[in-house]
Amino acid sequence: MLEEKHYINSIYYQLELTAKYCKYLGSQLVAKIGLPISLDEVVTLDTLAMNGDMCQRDLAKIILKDRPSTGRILNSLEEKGFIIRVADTKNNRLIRKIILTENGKQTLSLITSKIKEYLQKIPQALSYEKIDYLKKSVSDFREILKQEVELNI
Amino acid sequence: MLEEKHYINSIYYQLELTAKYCKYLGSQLVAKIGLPISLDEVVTLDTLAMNGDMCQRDLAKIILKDRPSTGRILNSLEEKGFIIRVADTKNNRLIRKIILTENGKQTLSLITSKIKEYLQKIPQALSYEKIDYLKKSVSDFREILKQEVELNI
DNA sequence: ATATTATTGTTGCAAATGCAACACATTAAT
DNA sequence: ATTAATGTGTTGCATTTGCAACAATAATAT
Repeated sequence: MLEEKHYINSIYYQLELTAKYCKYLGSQLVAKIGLPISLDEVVTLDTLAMNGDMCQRDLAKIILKDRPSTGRILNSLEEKGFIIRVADTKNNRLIRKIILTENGKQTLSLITSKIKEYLQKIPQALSYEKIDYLKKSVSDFREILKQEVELNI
Repeated sequence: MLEEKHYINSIYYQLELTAKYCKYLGSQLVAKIGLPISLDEVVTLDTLAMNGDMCQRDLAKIILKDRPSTGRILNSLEEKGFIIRVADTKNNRLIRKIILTENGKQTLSLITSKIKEYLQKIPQALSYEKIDYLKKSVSDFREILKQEVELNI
């Protein structure tokens, strides 16, 4: 366990480093294929599409942004007509429920295929099975971390 | 491959999400054990300890910060006496070579054991072998990404 | 020779981010 | 009944971050 003498060799830092490359790849992707919205906004639409309508704070907890940032992203998406926000209640609390519009769904679908096309050009030095296993391991690992960190969102 | 219809299910986004939790854990760690320097500064010292003395730009490429940010971190570390910067040349270019001081080495060693102690308290729901394999997969994956993204550092 | 390009590091500004404080409503406690 | 605590969302500010431009020097090209 020699490597444990260095924090930078820990799984935590290794994940952070790798995620930075993912972020760079994302910026490069947006720049090259010219999306009409930011990648954060894509993620937001995608999260709504997968999980259904929800309030802002629940969304914030899923995409791991603070409430102000989440609000700003939603403002931008609403201006563009990709979502609407309607007053609703949840446990007797007044919330602003976010709803994907048809336009939003169609745009997301279009963007998703563009992204997919771009990403498929990246050489897969890891096999599909290995990537799949990696995805699952990362996901399992994240579940453990979830229990350790307090979010304050 | 149903999940490939969503960008948020891609390995890229999954890694980003997980890394965010790692970052939260890092902030929590710093807050609780009270380090004398930021985690970015710890990473910088650790990188120097592992790779030996180097110039600022090479360091920036390793820790994945832009040049101004790297410079600022080094200013802070130099003020505290953990590094010194000496004029040197590399390929006939004038560079500022960063050198870890004895004080820096000792402090890093102290911090590292504190961090290790803190991290060991986290329940290892994944076995040591699985973490090790995960670390290797993540590292392999990062190497592929390195070839795809242009860094501009 | 002169101009162009490349490398290293700094400065300064604009954009993004995080966070505390507020507003408002509801539930729980004393 | 009053107070305190919790949940939701917004505003405003301070910090961080990223990025372009600059300075200085050296290699390369024309």
